[in-house]
Amino acid sequence: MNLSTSEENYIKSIYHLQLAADTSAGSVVNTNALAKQLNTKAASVTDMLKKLKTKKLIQYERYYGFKLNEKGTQTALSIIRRHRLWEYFLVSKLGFDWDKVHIIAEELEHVSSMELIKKLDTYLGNPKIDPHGDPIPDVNGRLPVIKQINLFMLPFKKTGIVSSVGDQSPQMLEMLKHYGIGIGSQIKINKAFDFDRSLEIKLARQPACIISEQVAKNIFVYHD
Amino acid sequence: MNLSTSEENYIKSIYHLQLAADTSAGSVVNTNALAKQLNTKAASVTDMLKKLKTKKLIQYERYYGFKLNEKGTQTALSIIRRHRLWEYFLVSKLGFDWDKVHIIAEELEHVSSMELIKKLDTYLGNPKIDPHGDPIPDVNGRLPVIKQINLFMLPFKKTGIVSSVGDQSPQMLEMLKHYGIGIGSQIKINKAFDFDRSLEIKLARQPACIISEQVAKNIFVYHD
DNA sequence: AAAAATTTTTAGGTTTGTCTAAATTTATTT
DNA sequence: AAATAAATTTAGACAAACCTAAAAATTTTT
Repeated sequence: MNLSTSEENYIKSIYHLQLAADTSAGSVVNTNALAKQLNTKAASVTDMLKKLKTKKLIQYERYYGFKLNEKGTQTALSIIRRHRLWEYFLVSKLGFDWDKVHIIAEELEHVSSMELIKKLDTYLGNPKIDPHGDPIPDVNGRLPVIKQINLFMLPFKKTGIVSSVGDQSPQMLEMLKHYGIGIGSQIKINKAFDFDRSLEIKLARQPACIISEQVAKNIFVYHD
Repeated sequence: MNLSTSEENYIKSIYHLQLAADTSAGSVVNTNALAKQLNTKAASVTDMLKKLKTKKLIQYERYYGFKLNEKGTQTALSIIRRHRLWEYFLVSKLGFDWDKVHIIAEELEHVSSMELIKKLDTYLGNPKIDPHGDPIPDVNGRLPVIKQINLFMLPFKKTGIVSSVGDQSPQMLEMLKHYGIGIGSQIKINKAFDFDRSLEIKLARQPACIISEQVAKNIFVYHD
């Protein structure tokens, strides 16, 4: 199946919205949310939904909602695989900062050669996690399971390894960079303040600092 | 200036046609030739020519012909730079055969981040020549001058290094691959047959073989 | 220099993906 | 359960990039 860049972007966004909108429920997505995510208008979304339905990539009942079917999910995972492999390439081989690669990968992900992605994957050493700590789906669309916990769940004075961040907006990434927090950083919680739920944390080779609840909620760590 | 993929393809094709159509003359290109090259119809070409004129990338007089102006030429060179750097990447890093990379590079070349191309160039070691032996324009759009001669000009029994091939059709590349001829191959002429102007050649680590005039005309070599 | 052939352009249409504005359906208040 | 608000869809348009068919300009042939 040959998809346009636009179709691919819709599929990818639906996938991400489904994930965000509670994994357990049947999680049907709504039109406005998708329009907002894609920076477009609700009417345009409706148009595209009809098209994706005829292409048998989504389940869609007008006025009710929609979600990816199996074929759509596999398509999404293959786009996400391409995106994350390119991000990995940009950071590990070209030396980009991890907060600069998303926009470029957004373009590269639509280059559709299977052979290219296969060889790129091999070249990079079949990485499992992208520079933001997100798992890279394998050739068969399977996501590696990564055991991680929210920073709040990390016991005091125990070291965790930052594995991913929830909010990946440029604003968030800028802030993390300022704090010196990146994927792989060693992090400890010194103290939790009840007043505003902020945390005093300690990073390897850095003085202690305090982060807000809002930031902490978005940080996930490996912990044994 | 932000150009669409389609506009970029037109600019690139006009550039190549101008080169092919005798460099010395003022070389004005014609509509049908461009339509053929781009696998489209003459009417579509006319539409685009008007657009490229308003964007001040070409000189265009209806019914007369058209050619790139300075701005258009620089644009073409920057697209070609991206194309050839990606081809170099695909062959040298990902291990593609040199006859498989053109189509993929055709997609990658439209990813427009300056930063990306700058870092890619550095990563590849600022290569001057792509896997087909074509020169890679530098950041400022300057083409490195490469001293090469046609295979027919190579004296008997002197070694030349294959530097580029004229015709780069899949048919030609398939044939060269079969003969074991690639960029960088060491090649010697054993004998020239007057009857059909074919050549008996000898490649390093291979038995001698005979190539037709048509093939030989398209092979260029470095020679000191 | 006419006639014929070729090249190029115009005129009018199609598809894809977008939009605004209005209509419809569903959800929430009162 | 009516009224109001919100979400979603339809209707009708638009721009980009393409198309076919016909008209206009140019070139070649006779």
